Amino acid sequence: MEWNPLKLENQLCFPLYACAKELVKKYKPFLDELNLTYTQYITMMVLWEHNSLNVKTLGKRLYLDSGTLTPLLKKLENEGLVTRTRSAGDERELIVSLTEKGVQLREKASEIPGKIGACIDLPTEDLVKLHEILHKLLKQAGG
Amino acid sequence: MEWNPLKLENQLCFPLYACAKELVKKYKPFLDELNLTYTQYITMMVLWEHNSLNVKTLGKRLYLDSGTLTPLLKKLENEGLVTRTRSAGDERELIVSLTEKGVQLREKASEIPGKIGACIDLPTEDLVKLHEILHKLLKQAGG
DNA sequence: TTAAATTAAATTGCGTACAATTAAATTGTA
DNA sequence: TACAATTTAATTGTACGCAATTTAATTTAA
Repeated sequence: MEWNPLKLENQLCFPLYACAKELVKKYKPFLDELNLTYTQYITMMVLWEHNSLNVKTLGKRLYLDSGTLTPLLKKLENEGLVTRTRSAGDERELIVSLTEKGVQLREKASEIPGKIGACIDLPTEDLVKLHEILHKLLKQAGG
Repeated sequence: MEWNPLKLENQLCFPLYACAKELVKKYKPFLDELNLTYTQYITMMVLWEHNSLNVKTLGKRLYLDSGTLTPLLKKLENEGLVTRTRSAGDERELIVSLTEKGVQLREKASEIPGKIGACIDLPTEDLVKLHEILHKLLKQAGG
């Protein structure tokens, strides 16, 4: 039995890439109810934790750059979920903050992780291990 | 210590999504040499295994639909790496086949998995476990 | 202290991704 | 046989995702 390193099945990246996409798809019906895309959802998640951050910090947390975030944040601003204001201390920085409406959306969103969890049928042991390895990988590969 | 289910760090999907993106980025310098994007690369990988398939089968393997594949395959056709012809038996099917140039590209590509592997510093045990769990997850979540 | 270097966001351009729809070919069935 | 249902790609429209460049503000250093 020969190991073919160019076989899709033998890659590390491909199952990661495919799993991520399939899992993101599972969020869609739930996120549709909040009128959010997945990327908007994780952005809101960071804001629900921190209330107010600049684009750079937000981007570091999300592994996204301003090319992705700028239009996305303008969208969220149009929806009335966040405000975008320049920092008083440093005009280069754009501060993104939750509005009252943005804060309130958190309650509806809080049901989502449980609903997603119910879709995934893996032993807890695997879930914990997966978490652990992914964070290890992200620490060295990311950034 | 309270478990916050809306914390980014506590999600399963987010590290998967972020890891996949970061890992795909690592391919870029190597793929640039072949003038391929990551999606084009995995498409070629399936073709190097099977030589000739229709779009539906290709899409099933790659977890991609015709909306993504149609323009991508036209690009590969323009580059002279594949041909696109309707099936004689069933005109609905489009058969994608490697050209000689497409076949030859495999040799250059064969160095990539090793180069990527060298970038990832995880114990073999973790790599094997990650593989195993991801395939398990893909089997139930994918499709 | 001002000119060069750096930093932060925005912009541009290209390539995915995918839902929804359309168009054409084939299959199933009355 | 004919017509409805199904199947396969292509198309359309929206939203990322990122490299590369640009613009404006700030910091560094000569």
